[in-house]
Amino acid sequence: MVAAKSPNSNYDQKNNGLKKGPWTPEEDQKLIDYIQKHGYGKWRTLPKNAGLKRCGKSCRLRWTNYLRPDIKRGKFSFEEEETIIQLHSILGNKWSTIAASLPGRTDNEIKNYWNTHIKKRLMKMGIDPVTHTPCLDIQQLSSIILNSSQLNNYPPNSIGIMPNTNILNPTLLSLLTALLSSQSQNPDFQNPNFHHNHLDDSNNNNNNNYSTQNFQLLPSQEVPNNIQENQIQNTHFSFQNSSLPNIGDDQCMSVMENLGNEGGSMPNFDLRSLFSSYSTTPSSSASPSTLNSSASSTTFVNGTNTTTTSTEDERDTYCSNVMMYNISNGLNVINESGFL
DNA sequence: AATAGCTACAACCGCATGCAT
DNA sequence: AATGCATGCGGTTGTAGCTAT
Repeated sequence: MVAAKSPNSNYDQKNNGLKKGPWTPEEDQKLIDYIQKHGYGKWRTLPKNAGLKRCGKSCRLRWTNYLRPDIKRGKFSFEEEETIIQLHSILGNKWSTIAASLPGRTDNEIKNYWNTHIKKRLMKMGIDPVTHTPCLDIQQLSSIILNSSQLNNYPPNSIGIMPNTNILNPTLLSLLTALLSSQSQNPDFQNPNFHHNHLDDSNNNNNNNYSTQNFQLLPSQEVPNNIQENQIQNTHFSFQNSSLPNIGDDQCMSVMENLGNEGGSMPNFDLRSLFSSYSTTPSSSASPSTLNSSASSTTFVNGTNTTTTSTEDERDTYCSNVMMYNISNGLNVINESGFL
């Protein structure tokens, strides 16, 4: 609560000496007493009748946002926060509409909580709070790929197939770039239930069957060895999602130039490193810190859900869910021999 | 201990909307 | 249809309290 200033300060001289600024306990009590006796409404005449030197607007705001008896105080629960995030992804800054789904919470309170907590958390996790999609830019993508290349000691300018290794397919590069540019265009992403749906799907997955399932980015600790052995080395990537836009050569070139490859030659690339770089690389490394919140680790696993242990962890699964969606819907990983 | 910087949130402001006249 | 008033809404600001140095 904001402490009141001295009683006689902060009067609005151009508005009949009406007071502005923080409310005193005495003013609060006058307003409460009046409304308990006469009800609220007719805000213009209310302050005069209640003996308050305030404008009606100020009285209404004080009542609806603070003094109303049904106001719910205290920290937002995880469920409330998730509701806010989901509704915001559909409604945008329609705070009053969002507030209608959260009994006891005011639009002002939700708006403040969004701006001071949720928005910052999403940004920290690399999620655009406006579009609710990951906001990797081309430089960050380049950093991931370069980091992967360095981790595997690949020659930075090498091109083509590296036998018995996991090599960046130009299609993959295109796909990753296309993913970034298509995130805001996918209508499914706007579905308020999709996060839960995907969690449910994950729970139903058979973890041992890598052949047909989509791969997902989930919070985890390690990359299972069997993924390396069974899946990644003999993996064919293809566009399975027709909603992905085609991207031009200049965009691929842009990525490769960021890798320091003059003329855009393709570096060798380990897919497993790409994903594990999200999870295991310290924030001081070349991997994008924007995706690595301190409480969230994300790695390349197949179809497993995650168990969270703390509130922060629980909240960070939102980011994970976003990544899960984009990867699983954009990358359809099919077990085939012959990658390139 | 002092203080600069940061965070959280109550309150304000201007505009939009709905309704009565 | 035009006007004015009451109320609602969303963006922004001001400031108390907290934290780091």
